[in-house]
Amino acid sequence: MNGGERGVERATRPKRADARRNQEALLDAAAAVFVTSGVDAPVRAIAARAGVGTATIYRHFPTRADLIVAVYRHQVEALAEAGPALLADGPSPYAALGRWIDLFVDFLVTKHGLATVLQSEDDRFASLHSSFLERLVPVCAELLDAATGSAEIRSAPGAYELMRGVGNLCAGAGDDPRYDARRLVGILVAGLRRPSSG
Amino acid sequence: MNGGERGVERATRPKRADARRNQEALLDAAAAVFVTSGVDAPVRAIAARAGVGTATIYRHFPTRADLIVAVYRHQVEALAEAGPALLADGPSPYAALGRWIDLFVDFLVTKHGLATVLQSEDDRFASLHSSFLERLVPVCAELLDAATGSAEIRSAPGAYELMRGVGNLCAGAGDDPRYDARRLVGILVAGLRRPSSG
Amino acid sequence: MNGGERGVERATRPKRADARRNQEALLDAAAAVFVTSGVDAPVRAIAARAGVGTATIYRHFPTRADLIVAVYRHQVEALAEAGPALLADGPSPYAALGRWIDLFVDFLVTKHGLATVLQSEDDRFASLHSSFLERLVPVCAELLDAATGSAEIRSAPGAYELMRGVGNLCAGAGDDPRYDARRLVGILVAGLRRPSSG
Amino acid sequence: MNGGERGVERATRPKRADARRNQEALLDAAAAVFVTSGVDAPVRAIAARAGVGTATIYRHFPTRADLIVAVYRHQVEALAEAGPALLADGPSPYAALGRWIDLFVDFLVTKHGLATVLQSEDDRFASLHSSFLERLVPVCAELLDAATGSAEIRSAPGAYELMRGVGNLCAGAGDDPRYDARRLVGILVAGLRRPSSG
DNA sequence: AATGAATGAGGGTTCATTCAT
DNA sequence: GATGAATGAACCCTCATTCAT
Repeated sequence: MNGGERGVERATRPKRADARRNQEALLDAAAAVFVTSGVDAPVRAIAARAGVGTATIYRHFPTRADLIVAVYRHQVEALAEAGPALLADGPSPYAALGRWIDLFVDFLVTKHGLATVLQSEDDRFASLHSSFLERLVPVCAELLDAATGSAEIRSAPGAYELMRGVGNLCAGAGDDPRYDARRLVGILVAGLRRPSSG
Repeated sequence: MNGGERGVERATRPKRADARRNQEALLDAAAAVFVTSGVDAPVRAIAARAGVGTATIYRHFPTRADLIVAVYRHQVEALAEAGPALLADGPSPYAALGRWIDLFVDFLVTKHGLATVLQSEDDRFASLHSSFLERLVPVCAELLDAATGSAEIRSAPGAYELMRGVGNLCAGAGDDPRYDARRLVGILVAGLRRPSSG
Repeated sequence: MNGGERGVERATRPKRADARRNQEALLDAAAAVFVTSGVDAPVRAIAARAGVGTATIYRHFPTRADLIVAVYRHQVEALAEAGPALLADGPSPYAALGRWIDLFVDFLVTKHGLATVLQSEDDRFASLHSSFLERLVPVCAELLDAATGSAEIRSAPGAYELMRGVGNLCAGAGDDPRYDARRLVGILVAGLRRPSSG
Repeated sequence: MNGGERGVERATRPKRADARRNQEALLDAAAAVFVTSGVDAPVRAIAARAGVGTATIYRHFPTRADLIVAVYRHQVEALAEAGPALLADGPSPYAALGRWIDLFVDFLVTKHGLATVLQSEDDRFASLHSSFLERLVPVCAELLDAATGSAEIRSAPGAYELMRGVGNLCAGAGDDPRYDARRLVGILVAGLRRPSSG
């Protein structure tokens, strides 16, 4: 009565359809709550929004980082894939870098609190760093290398450092009208440029 | 109510010496705890470190912001006074700005978590913004204006924005060897520069 | 989200039996503690008595007033229903009023501190007034009206005032042998009577 | 140098003028605070109002009850003395009792929270009962006895009980427009009356 | 597999009371 | 004799996490 062949390998999916639906509801809810209350929102709030019990979240995502990773996986992947594409299409490596950083900023500023947690030293977020930064840092590094190779930029920071810097500039931006994260990032990117290029 | 003739002007502090000593112990303890646990450290931890009861902290510093302000007051003041001095002494306004930003970074990176709380939107820290930013933003603005006047920099961010940006770059720096806040700030400041000046 | 077909109508309580038992333990514990320590007893004391954690109380009864209301709900309801019954059965409206007031006194004197909190102006008990007084005042008013109609009583206080008065006479009665709340209430009710009736 | 003859009995008053002034300021302050915040007001509030340190209150009035007693001593005394006077002047013992109760009510309703603390079982207020009730109960008893003797009232409560009852009716009256303590006390006193007196 | 009730540690805050000056 | 700083127990409440159903 519990799926046909549970004898052989019960790893198959007798009711995975149900579980998957639940998981997606969870991701949607988490995404929504993250926007309004940040990625530190109480577990209860997310569970309530998804219409599930709190323990269900723990089953699917043992740690908060797991949840955050899952919520933003698609967007991180898209970002990672955009790097080579920009490099191939763009007028110059430096321009491609600039465009890519812009996309990164777009990602960060629309995720309330994500930038903050990305820079956290908290051990619980170790997997976040693994999933996000380890995926994106090489992409950024490739862009930086290309721009260095074309002599457009001078002594550059490491890709990790640059990304954390951009992340920090976007962190806690809130909606303070006196603070425009994009403008500062623009200045930072401008600061990479070889000064004599004018 | 304090004895008849308060002629010698010591009428107000018969025992304040004791209290003041205690207050200083409190400031030392808070400073120490802030370094290790950040400015959000539990009140109890600070009290324990200072060897006093928790209520003693509340007596001296009704709100957490009051305590933070007191802990860093001297350094903020020194920073504020350094601005005009650098402008007067330095080779150029832009150089003075760069130097002053360096001092600001020195201040931030040695205070664990201060940069983070400085950018907090939390209402409880309103007085922090008042005390710190309102004191420093005009100083920074003066430096920016001077650099603009000497045509050394191009379209600049507002002083508030620049300081928040620098603050963010320093926030959560931890001791990650892959992240050097000073270098990024240097790049940011470089990005202010008029590109053709090469 | 709770299984596919909720046809059998048991979909909402798979485990509520356990929770309900706990809730009742809580009500019993609260009632017991209220008797000994008054309705202002520390939450911890009630939790300890019930053998549960403090947060469990907050789950079931978000505010203290909610708990008090729950503890006494049954008795209040019985009291409310007794009014019309007494009026229908009794020899006269005034006699019914007297009997009903006796029941009210019975209720109050066995609940240590309840009378006190019922008269509290504290905003946190607003819902108490709603639940208790708003339920009972109309019943009392009906009895008063009937007695007025039968010319047994002279200028009467409002039902609210009378009930508060009775409540006050019962408040803080403790077990002082020199103070008999019932006797005083009897005198108060006698004072309502038309004097010429002798 | 410290008063003349401190050898013999040092109980004399070298600076009693100062102390007395202080004590009176304390009483005034306490009276004022009692009106606004009730007799449970924080010690600090009273000290602040009087412009003295908290410990000064403890010196003069070791317990809160001592302070309350002192604050209202004059009025209690006047009340006590009014009893025989009314009995001598009034048209009848029952009328005198009614008048005296009115005075008692006047006293209670103008002292925020006093009635409440008067009925408290709290051991800390034992001396309050001693000072106030032991002084007034005999006076009330005399009035009750006289009225009993003149056959104006029927089976009466004890003087203590009657006073506590009146006190309770006045307790927590607040400024609720739906509750008039005086009216209820009037009804209570009416209830004492011999019913056949028409 | 999902639920959501229970947990209990932990934080902020207040206030009566004591004690060194 | 007066001061007011220090104390620390006590309270309320929140939230991540576990566990019985």
